[in-house]
Amino acid sequence: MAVKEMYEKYLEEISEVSLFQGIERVDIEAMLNCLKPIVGHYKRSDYIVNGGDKYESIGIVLKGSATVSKENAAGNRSVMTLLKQGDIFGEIVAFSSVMTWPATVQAQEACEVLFLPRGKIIGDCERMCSWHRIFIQNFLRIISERAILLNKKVEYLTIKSIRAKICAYLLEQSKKIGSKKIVLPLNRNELADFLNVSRPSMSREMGKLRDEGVIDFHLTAVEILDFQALKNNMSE
Amino acid sequence: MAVKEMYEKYLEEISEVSLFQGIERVDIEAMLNCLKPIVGHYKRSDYIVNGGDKYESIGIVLKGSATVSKENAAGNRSVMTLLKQGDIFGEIVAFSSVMTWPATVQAQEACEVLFLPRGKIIGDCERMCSWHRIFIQNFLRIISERAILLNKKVEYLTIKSIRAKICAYLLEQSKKIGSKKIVLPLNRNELADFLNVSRPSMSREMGKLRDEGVIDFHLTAVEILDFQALKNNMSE
DNA sequence: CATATTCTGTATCCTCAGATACCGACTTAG
DNA sequence: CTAAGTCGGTATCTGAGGATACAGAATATG
Repeated sequence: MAVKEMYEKYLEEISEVSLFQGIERVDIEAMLNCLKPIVGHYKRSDYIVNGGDKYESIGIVLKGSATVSKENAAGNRSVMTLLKQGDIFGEIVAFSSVMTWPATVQAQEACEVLFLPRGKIIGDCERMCSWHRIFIQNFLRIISERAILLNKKVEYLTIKSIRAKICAYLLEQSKKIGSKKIVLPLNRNELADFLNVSRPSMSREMGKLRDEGVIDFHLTAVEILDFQALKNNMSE
Repeated sequence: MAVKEMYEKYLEEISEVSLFQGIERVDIEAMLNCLKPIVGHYKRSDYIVNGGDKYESIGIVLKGSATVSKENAAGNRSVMTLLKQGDIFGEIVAFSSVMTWPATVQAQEACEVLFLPRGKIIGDCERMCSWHRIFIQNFLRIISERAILLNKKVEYLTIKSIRAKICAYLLEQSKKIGSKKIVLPLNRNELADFLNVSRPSMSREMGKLRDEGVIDFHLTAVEILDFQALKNNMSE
């Protein structure tokens, strides 16, 4: 069966994708037969989708990596995300009324991409196959978690001063792992980027916090010495 | 039938809620019997849910209005949204792995709130009732659109200079309605708030743009005179 | 119509944070 | 082992934008 073999080739990769989490291998095969996805092959720097093109399917990177970039009204293109194997793209637009791709996806290295047609996902098949419920549940989870992440990002971006951003970030990290001692998951550049400030300015402020005895740190290892001061600083 | 009558009272309000868009009145009744929601009554300034409490249900405001507020680690409470009749809350958390309410909801005036249990929404009933598909589709749409909105917000917040923010905003508005002449949907305070800058600073920058002949404006009426200049300014 | 209140533009002052440059500590490659 | 590259801390300089204040326009209220 040609179609089956077409997917069989990628079954290993597909079963790793978060969208298919909790679905049996046999069911995945059944799903693929039902969803009738298309597999696209791309060479390095090929365009996978173009911003503004008609949106029809959700994409899943089976092999390789790709960049998501967006062009603003002035024509400047900036990279927003790097997609790796197993990553999904276009999942937020799928269920909205948006009809075109909001961004461009370009192969960074040779890529294989699975496209699931937007319409087939909710399922027009009469019977609700058992896997279909899990599939939709996965979808809801993925989109929700994206929204939660964006919400968190908005919170950080809304904070005015660098000092307050750092304090908020450190408190949250510390709370998450439940310890005074934190190992930052980002290096200085990435952290500065995440908080949307310049690296030297951030370092300067961290230095001040250290001088004041609020925190201590060496590279990515940070220790909170004075929680109260940290809390006071994040408000204003 | 007591249960039916309990919902019947609110059927008018419920059928207006976006979550039930496209579902027949009779089907809504069937749904409610299946979902077994709870209706809560609250007096002004009652707490409807408390941040940190166990999350169990999605809330829908049937009557009245309520505020959504969040407390940061320093203990400062700030209002994030105002919920009005027909608005939904807690819909993003419902399908994530988050187990507690991320924010507090408090009645601003006497409120009636419908709670739909988180677990019942995907539906464990064997047959996929016809309305259930639409219901889930509505859910996906609502959450997706929230994510898109947040994404847009992040884009604006990430822009560094006030000038670039204003230019980006004006270009987008103009593009949306397809005209040089825009009537802003926000007053200065709200716009400054949305762009996360101070009002006088924003006014100052708008004044400069006017002096340069890029735009002209009077209160909320803005006209774009030089698109090219606007585009050049939003990049840097 | 008169008064009160909210909204907007503008000026002044001053601080926070960006840009840039440089150095020392590590890492990797040859 | 040397050279080149990356990463983090720090200093200096400068300017963008925040805070504050006030006055005139617009709107609401009696």
